Amino acid sequence: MNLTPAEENYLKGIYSLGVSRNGDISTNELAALLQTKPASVTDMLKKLAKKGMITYVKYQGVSVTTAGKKKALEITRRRKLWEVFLVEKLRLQWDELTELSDALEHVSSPLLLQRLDEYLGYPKFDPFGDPIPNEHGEMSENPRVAILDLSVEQSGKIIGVNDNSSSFLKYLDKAGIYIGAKILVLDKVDFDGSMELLIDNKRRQFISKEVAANILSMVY
Amino acid sequence: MNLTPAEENYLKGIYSLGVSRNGDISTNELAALLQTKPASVTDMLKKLAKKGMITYVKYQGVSVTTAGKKKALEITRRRKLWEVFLVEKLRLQWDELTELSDALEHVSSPLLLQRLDEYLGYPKFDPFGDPIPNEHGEMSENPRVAILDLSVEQSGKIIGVNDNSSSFLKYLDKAGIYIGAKILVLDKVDFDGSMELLIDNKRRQFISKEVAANILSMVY
DNA sequence: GTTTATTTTTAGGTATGACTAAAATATATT
DNA sequence: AATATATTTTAGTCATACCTAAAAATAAAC
Repeated sequence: MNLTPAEENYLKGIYSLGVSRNGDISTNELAALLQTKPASVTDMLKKLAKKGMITYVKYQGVSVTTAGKKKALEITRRRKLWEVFLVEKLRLQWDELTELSDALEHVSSPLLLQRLDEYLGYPKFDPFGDPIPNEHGEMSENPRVAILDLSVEQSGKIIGVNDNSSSFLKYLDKAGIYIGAKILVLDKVDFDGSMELLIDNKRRQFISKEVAANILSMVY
Repeated sequence: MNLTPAEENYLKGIYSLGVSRNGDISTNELAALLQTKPASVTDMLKKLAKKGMITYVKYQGVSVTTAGKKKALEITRRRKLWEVFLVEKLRLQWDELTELSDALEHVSSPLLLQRLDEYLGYPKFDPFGDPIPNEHGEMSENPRVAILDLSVEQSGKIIGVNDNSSSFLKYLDKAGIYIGAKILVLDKVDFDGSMELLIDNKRRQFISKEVAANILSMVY
């Protein structure tokens, strides 16, 4: 069953709200997430239910079906592969991705997706450190750790962030912290929890406890 | 002035019909080109005229304004850069491009475009051998020659086609003829005008006069 | 220079995806 | 349990972009 770009956006939203949750998703939640009005959400839920992507009972909330989950993972895969392309190949920065990947995630064909995946070297994680579903919707475990939890002398590779607000991402760019950067913990300051990092064996950078808690890394 | 994807498609169509022509473009022509109905064309012409992209007088045909030409060249630039990406980086074939570039040509930001251009090595021609406008809308001269006009022993590089119908492109793929291929004219048969080529110093291939007239090359 | 044929436009309708305002249902409060 | 509040749905609009069928304008034929 084929979905329009708008339908894809709703499905993706429903799925993403559903993963971190047991119960059903409410109309208001979805409206807030998708920056639209509850009435528009209701309209769309009917369409998605008719296409078999979600289970929807009036006034009772909504959840994705097996088919819907599969589709949502496919859309997510498309988006994340394009994001890897934008960052790794075109060297765009984290805060420049959203608008473009919103558009690109709806562009695909099976062949394009396969070739893009191959071209990018079958990446397992997106630029934010989140796992990319493979063709079968399976995802790798992500052994990421907040760098706050690293010890002095430990080194790692930045693979993501917890907070992807524009202001935080801009701060990171300014501080020389980017996806793929190698870091070494030079020091941890006891009284305020701040840390001193060595980035790419070159740049020394102090970061606060709060920042350290929001940057994720793979430990070597 | 910003255009919707549909408006961009119409503008591109009007512009492309206009370049090889002195007079104005007719509604029927545009409808045929865009696979739509004349009534839909009329609707859209009003919108484009209101946005200052075209000069439109009822019943009198249509032509692009200076602003419209600039916009059309920008859209063309986006499309062609994406096409180069699809062919050079993802190794898609000519007949697989149209659908994807129809979608991709509407995806862009100034930064994306600049990075894509840089990443592709500032290409001057698209996979069909047509020139790519630069940021200022300027295009290189294309010194292409039908391989029918090459002499025996002359060699060149395939840079485009005159006929980009799906059936022709599929024939070329089957014959091992693709963009970027090196060719050497081994023989020209007098009585039917057919040619024998050596492709990439490896494959020998006979092609008819008609085919040779529709393949364009750069002469070394 | 009429008449005929073609082209183009208008008028009115459809589907998508959004909206507001009002009604229906569900949840909280007392 | 009855009322008040919050949520969700319906009903009715609007804009985009398409369509068909009919009317208007232009071009061609005689």
